Amino acid sequence: MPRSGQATRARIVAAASTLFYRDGIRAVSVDAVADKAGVTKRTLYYHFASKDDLIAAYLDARDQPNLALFRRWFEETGGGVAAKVRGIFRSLAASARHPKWRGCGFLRTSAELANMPGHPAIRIGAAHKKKFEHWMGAVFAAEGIAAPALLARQIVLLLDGSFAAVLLHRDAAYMEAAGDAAFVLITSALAGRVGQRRRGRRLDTTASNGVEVRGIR
Amino acid sequence: MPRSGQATRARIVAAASTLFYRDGIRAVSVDAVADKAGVTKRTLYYHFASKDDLIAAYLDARDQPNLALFRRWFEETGGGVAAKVRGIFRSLAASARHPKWRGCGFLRTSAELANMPGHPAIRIGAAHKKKFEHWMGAVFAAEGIAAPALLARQIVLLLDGSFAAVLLHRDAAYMEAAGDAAFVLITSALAGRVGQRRRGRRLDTTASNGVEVRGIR
DNA sequence: GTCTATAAGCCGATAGAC
DNA sequence: GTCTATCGGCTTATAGAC
Repeated sequence: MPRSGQATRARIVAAASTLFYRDGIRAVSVDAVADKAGVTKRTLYYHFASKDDLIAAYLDARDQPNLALFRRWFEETGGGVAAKVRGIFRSLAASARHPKWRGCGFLRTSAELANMPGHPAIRIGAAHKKKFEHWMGAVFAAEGIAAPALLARQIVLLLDGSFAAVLLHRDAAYMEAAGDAAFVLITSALAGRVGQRRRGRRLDTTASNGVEVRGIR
Repeated sequence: MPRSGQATRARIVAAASTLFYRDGIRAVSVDAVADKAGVTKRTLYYHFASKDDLIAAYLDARDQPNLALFRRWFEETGGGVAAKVRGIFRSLAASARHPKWRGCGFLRTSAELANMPGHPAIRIGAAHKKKFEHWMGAVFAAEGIAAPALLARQIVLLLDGSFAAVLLHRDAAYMEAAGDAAFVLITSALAGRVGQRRRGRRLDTTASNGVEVRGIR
């Protein structure tokens, strides 16, 4: 008796996520994903037009959970905005020390598919990082920082740099250093604010979508 | 009549470098490298024990030229050390706007081989980045900065972050933003120096190994 | 040191039954 | 919607001649 089509599709995406993240896109065959999901390849190709389509679905499923976790880490950290952003990096460092951690799935995919610039998965990854950047920018704007977008971009650069460096060196201390740099940059920008602190509308940064998150990839 | 073994080997590495950098490690077959080098696969396997061996040789060949180019960009930029480091990022941004630019070969390889942590190519990449980090640290130490190693690491994080972000978004403006962040961090560290400026032994940072460089990968 | 030829198996994707 | 079976091509690596 056939199961629900949506449930089968979800199992395939979950299997793909595990394998693609663990071993890399091109190192994982469609056969391996189908085996892991407990379906035949024919069924997989019923739900996905191609392997590229499956890759895109893998990253799309990580978008919201990752963003929710970043927001949670920010909220859970005490202190001012500089300390809260540093808290993101410290939480990330803790998750990067897990043996199954393999860097950022979005960045690794864009590195692996660098010869396919318009690939759907790369667009999804770019959009994901932009969402983080815009969220940071809104946070800084609410603090009255003069150039919030530039500062947000620099935080993203430190974040992506720490993903890359920790993956290369397998040393989560790079993330702590990135958090310290973020703290300095934000503090420096706050010191340069003009006039009184603006009390713009507060962003709702609480993460409560019920997704079970195991760590940023 | 057989050519010099060394020259053949060099042609194979050059072909591998072009293809691995352009398309990615796992997307390029040994056949394709042999074809591009104008040798048979059997000859390639005479010079290299395996594809993994060839991957390592590809990155090893990029180590010194890349470092030399970083040093040249630093030297060629006027102003203080903060401006000179920012000059590296600006030069990098210019090279990243070239249509054939595909990010950093070291970082892309470590992303692609994330499931093989002890791979020789990853060790070579890690050593390469460490050399850059140590060079930066020595530069900052000579300037009398209090925590030169931490600052050097933060510059590396911005550098690697800009490689990753520009590859993902195909927007070299991220490198300019990274250079601005580096400028702020270095200036901030210089302002915190204690006492008089140390006049340590000068580093010879001139690049003159005669390697023809076309840009950082 | 370089060649031709081939092993032995995996790749993404599909045909057609039910 | 899921299955069995398979296509044609590509994969890393090797055997043996010269």
